[in-house]
This record gives sequence, C-alpha cells and structure tokens, in this order.
Amino acid sequence: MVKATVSGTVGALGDYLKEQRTQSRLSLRQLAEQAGVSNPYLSQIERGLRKPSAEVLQQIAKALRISAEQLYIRAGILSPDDGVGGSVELAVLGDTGLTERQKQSLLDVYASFLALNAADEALAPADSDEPGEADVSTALSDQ
Amino acid sequence: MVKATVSGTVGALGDYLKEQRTQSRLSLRQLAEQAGVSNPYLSQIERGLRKPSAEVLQQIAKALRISAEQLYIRAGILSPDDGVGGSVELAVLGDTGLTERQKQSLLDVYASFLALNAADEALAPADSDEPGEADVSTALSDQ
DNA sequence: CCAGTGTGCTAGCAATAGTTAGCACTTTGC
DNA sequence: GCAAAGTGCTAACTATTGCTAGCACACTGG
Repeated sequence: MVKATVSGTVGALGDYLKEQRTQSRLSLRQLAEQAGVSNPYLSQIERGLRKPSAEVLQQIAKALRISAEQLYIRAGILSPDDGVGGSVELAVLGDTGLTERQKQSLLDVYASFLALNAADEALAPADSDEPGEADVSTALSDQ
Repeated sequence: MVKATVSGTVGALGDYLKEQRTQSRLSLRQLAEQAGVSNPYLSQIERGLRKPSAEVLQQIAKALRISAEQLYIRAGILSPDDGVGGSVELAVLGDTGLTERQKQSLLDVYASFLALNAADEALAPADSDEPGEADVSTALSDQ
C-alpha cells in the first residue's frame, strides 16, 4: 500500500493531525464538525491528499487545542527556529495557564535535559537524528 | 466602489499584512518574491479579496519575520487566549538544545499541567481516562 | 520629450480546495 | 438475523486559490 501524498510535507501534516485526533478520541466526523469542515475533506487532509487553507487549518488546530504553528512545525513545513526563536524560559514564565510551582517544575525538567545533553555532547558529539515517539503521556501528581 | 472584502475577517488580515509590509519598507513585489507568490495575488490578499492558503500565509509570515499565529491574532481571526498557549510549544520545539524525544516529553508534561488546571478551574472532571502512570522523574531518567 | 523602471491593480485562465450524496464496513441492540 | 447508527472512504461537482499577461500611473535621467 503506497502512500499517496500530494507533496512530501503534506503527508507529515496529515499524519500528525490524525495522531492528534485519535489521541483526543475524536472520530473523523466529530472533529470535522468542530472544525467546521466536511468529514470527507478532513479525511483527505489526513491522508495528505489536500492542503487545507489557513482558515481551515486554524479551525482544526483550535478544535484540537493545539497551535497551528505547532502543526506546521511538526509537519515539517515550518522550520522551528525561523523567526520565532522565543526562549523556553520566557515562554514558560509568561504562560498564564500555569501555576508558579508548575513553571518551576517545567523549567527544572528543561534544565535537566539541557544539562544531560551537554554532558552527552562532551562524551559523544555528532548526534542529531532520532525517530522519537516518546509518548510519556503522564498525568503527574498534583502540583 | 463597493467594499469588497470577501468576509469580514479577511480584511483585517490584509490590513495588518500591508501595515507590516510597508513598515518593513518592502514593495509588494519584493515581499511577493520573498514569500514565493505572485505580486497580484499578494495585492489581492492585502485588499481582502483572497484568503491565502496555510502554506502561503506561512511563507508570508516567514518573509515578514513574524509568526503566522500572530498574524491570525492581530487580524482578529484567532482570539489571543484561545487554545493557543502556543508560545511555550513553539519555544520548546524551536529549542535546538533538546532532542525530539525530550521536546515531546516536555510538551507532554506541559499539556498535563494545563489539562490539570483546566479541570480544576471548571470543577468538572470531564476525564478522558488517562492510561499513563509515569512521572516526571521517570521521563527524566529515561531520556 | 520620451525610453526605462518603479509602484500597485485588472482580466482571464488552470489548478485545487472544499462541498454534498452515497458506498462499504463494523458494531450495537431488538 | 437484521435494522440502526457508528466508522472512514469514493465520486462528481462548485467555489476559490494562485498563476501569467498586461494596463495605468508615477518618477527618473538621457
């Protein structure tokens, strides 16, 4: 079964989209209705046969509670560090949806990752690619 | 001269777009070339006659060094504090010091926090049955 | 005065986004 | 066993995107 993507990148978007949808336990029709598009069309987007318009993509992202920009990035359409090079610390601290403790925890984890990588790099340089599907999906204990 | 906006919101996007372009001292053709679209088309977008596709909008935003999400928000298409806690996601995804798996983990934790708070705030469990029992420390040690 | 180049805009066409109607398959309940 | 309602997909059509060619106006400098 060959994959019939219209143009490389779109397939990735569709895959990510579907992944997010199923993870949200939404049926194709449900998401389609929430996003205000027809279900066949959403189906085609997920299979990479169509490229959604800006408005449609926005609606879908909204329905999935994710950023459209993130959708682009994850789909490989937009390079992560183009004009949007916001620092993680600032973004986290400025987030109004997090408590102070949560911010602290998040930044601790972030710092740990960076430290870990720094140590790694010292030992074995030249690491860049990995097919990461690290689904932690953890509901942590109360913060 | 009838006001010829295709649909309310688009006009706003066009206005903001033009504002950004002139502010960057770019001619219509210059921006069009940088964004990889034709100048007549860009013109039409600015006047609210056409709604650009997701890809085109992204290219334009990139050429203007602004976020497409910002474009949406400023144009009034997307409400600022909607589903878009996006800046954290963007910052994390754009961080070159993290591996993909680490980004995923971090964002999962972040999402968990948000979900937790949302549930709290609404005082409505609205639970969707979380399978994972992992914990921050687990996510950490395993990267 | 008029070629040359810059600006943005209009017209008309080709490609494709997004639609409604309906098929095939699976599960649920009577 | 089979209606009913769920899932996703195909097909044919309309509406819109985004293109190329070219116009009208302003500003240069020869």
